[in-house]
Amino acid sequence: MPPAAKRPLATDATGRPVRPALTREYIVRAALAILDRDGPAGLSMRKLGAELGVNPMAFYHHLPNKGALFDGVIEAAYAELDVDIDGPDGGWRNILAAFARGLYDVLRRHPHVVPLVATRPAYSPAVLGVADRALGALGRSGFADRDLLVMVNALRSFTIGHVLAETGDPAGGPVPAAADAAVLLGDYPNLARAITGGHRPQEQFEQVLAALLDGFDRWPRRAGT
Amino acid sequence: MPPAAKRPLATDATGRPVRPALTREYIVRAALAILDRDGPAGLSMRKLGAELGVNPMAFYHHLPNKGALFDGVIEAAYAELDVDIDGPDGGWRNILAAFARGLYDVLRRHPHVVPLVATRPAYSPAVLGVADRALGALGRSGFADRDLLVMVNALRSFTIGHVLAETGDPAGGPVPAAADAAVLLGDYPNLARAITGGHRPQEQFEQVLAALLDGFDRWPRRAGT
DNA sequence: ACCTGAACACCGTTCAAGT
DNA sequence: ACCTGAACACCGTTCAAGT
Repeated sequence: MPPAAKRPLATDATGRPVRPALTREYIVRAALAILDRDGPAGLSMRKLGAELGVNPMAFYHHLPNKGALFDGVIEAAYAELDVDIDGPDGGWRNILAAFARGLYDVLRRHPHVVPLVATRPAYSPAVLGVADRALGALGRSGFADRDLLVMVNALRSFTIGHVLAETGDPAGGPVPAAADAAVLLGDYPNLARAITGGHRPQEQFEQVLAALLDGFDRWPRRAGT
Repeated sequence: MPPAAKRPLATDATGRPVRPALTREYIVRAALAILDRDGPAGLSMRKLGAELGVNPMAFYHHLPNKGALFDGVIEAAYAELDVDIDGPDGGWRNILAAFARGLYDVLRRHPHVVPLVATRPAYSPAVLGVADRALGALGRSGFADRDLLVMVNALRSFTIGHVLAETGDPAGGPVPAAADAAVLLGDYPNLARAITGGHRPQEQFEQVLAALLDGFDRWPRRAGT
């Protein structure tokens, strides 16, 4: 990829770059910004150090290792996930749809973070808190707690899988950019026919989300709504 | 991780290690075996060279770079996906379920490959062929071609997302092994209640698979079955 | 307590050289 | 054509030293 004309991550009123105190919070936010801007190849401890004008080793006083940096980045991205749980219509269907759409939007805003959230478990209070409050709100639906958790996990898995296919970074370097045309070459007529008209990933996401919720609708529940 | 008592990948009748001719096929199979045995940290060009008794640079005569090696590994894993498309009951529901379960089984057999198939597009003839034949068989169902492709992609996304959560390698090194207990600490009562009784991922997979198919069942279709 | 500099043990890949 | 050896430009992380 091209050098990409880097601007400093923060400047003061006169345009001079400014470096706030080195904290876990500040390091993690800078890491997320770099990941968004340059992708995974741009986020090394050394490059992060250069960007922040600091010796790369300084980070190890605030984070045990690079994995912890990744977990912080995941946390920072999840912090943008603000699902309106007690909105005007608190029906289970709306709550689950809002959760799935909220996650979808956050992940599409940070495509380079998707492979991280897809594979690293997130135990930050923010994530656990949202999940817990959502389950509480969903309790009024009459579904069993176990089933509610299965629903949330299913929506999470599908959404992540979908965004990975849509925009995820290829693990282990860019793909050879081949064969894409082979599909259209007539060797696979059924595939070719089904693909005509483009992909429209967002429409497909909504279509499958509705199907999933329709499926959940048939699961057993107590008196509730 | 521990050194893990490595055996040679192939031996002759007397137990002496044997090295077949260096071909793309042989390199890729060895890479998959190492990935299965040692995980991603064990699969470097240098270690692969040591394992096969060959200079790491020799691989570059058969593969352009490590990304191509990964694509070969994906291909080798997908080759195990053998969905019985024209089985005794060729109804669309059975075909889609067989596809999802087949993919689920293959991925669980090669957990370290999951992050690769999740993020790198696979255009090998094997994959395209299966998809094309499946779409052909599903054509008798009366669903629109576009919708059939949406179904297959949805099952793929959900299955991959599910297996990632179940067994995937954390991208960027192992996770700090923390906080797991925090969930049970009573800070999140709804979560704690929903989790009691363990995870049983395979049951959840089947439960959600059924829900998805139930949802698809309501989509419009022509005369068909 | 917080940051630095040198060093260690790795990477993928290029390139010139050998057969 | 296929493989080798040395070299380049990187990594994450440890450790002793500075303030």
